[in-house]
Amino acid sequence: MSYEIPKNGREVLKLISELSQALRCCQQEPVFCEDVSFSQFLILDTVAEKGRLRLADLHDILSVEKSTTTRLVNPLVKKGMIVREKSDHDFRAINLTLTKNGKEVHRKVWECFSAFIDTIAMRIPQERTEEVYRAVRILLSAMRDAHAEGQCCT
Amino acid sequence: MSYEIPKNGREVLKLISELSQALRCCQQEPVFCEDVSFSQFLILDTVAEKGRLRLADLHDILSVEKSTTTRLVNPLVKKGMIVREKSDHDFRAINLTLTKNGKEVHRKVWECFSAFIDTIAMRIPQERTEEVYRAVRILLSAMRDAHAEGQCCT
DNA sequence: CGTCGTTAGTTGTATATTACAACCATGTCC
DNA sequence: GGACATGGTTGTAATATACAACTAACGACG
Repeated sequence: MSYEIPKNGREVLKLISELSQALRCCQQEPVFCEDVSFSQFLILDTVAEKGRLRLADLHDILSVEKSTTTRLVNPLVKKGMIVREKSDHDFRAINLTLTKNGKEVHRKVWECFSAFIDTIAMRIPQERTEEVYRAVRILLSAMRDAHAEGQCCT
Repeated sequence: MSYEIPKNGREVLKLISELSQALRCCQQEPVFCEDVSFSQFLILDTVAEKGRLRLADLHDILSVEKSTTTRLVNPLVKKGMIVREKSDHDFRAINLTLTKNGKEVHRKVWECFSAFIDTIAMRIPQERTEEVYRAVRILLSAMRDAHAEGQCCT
């Protein structure tokens, strides 16, 4: 090649590319566990954590367009894991809560997901776990900032 | 919640979820720069790096199904950035090389991508850069191994 | 109390990514 | 030569996702 590719650059490129490959397994496995996809599990878990969640907040949490949120939540409602109820204060807004069934599924998926996490954790030297998480988080926020500055994806 | 969610678990879940959000910007921006998508750039770069690349090798590099490889390469051929030539040794196999135009685009996209990387790099404390990359790589291979063991995406 | 602009959510439409299966051509091994 | 494997392509289908257009409800201001 006659032109200069920053050595560091290709390293980052590879990193990003490998990351997106590694994550593909979670992101787009149609069924992650217990008949829910990974995104759906994410929603389930967020609602479980907060107890009650406005759909509008989910846009930000998942950082997707609002129409996408609707469509991600729909199947969970259909399967009876989540109920949507109109907010008392704002009749446009919708609150999400877990049904009994939803809680049950949430618990089961966690069991299954824990196995995955444990396997990951097992492969990271015990004493470096914290360090690894911290480092990833640094990269993450660097990428987010860069993105916010419009440097990627013009 | 009445059941136990491993504290560490939710941390990893959040990490994975944030990672896939952060990467979405690259992965699925239809046009990354110079009218090529991120995946296409990846292909361009791989071919540029090796000089000549068998399509079959690309399956592994991108870790996608072979039909997907075909379809990812197609637009690059149509746009005259890549040529496919039958291998001399094996008439089934196809080799990819960059055209002059392809090299030119590759260079330009690198310029544009470098800006992104630089912005990222700028946000990581200089002295920790190496450490961060190493840590991400550790997580990465842990995830890959876990996946290979079939712990995720049963 | 209307009107206008804003916000929450849904639906229509379109695109990209991707896998799987079926298929063809070629290679390899016995 | 025939059986099986490998490299590629195409058909089909599912998912993820965005944008635009729309409805309903809210809020503020005259």
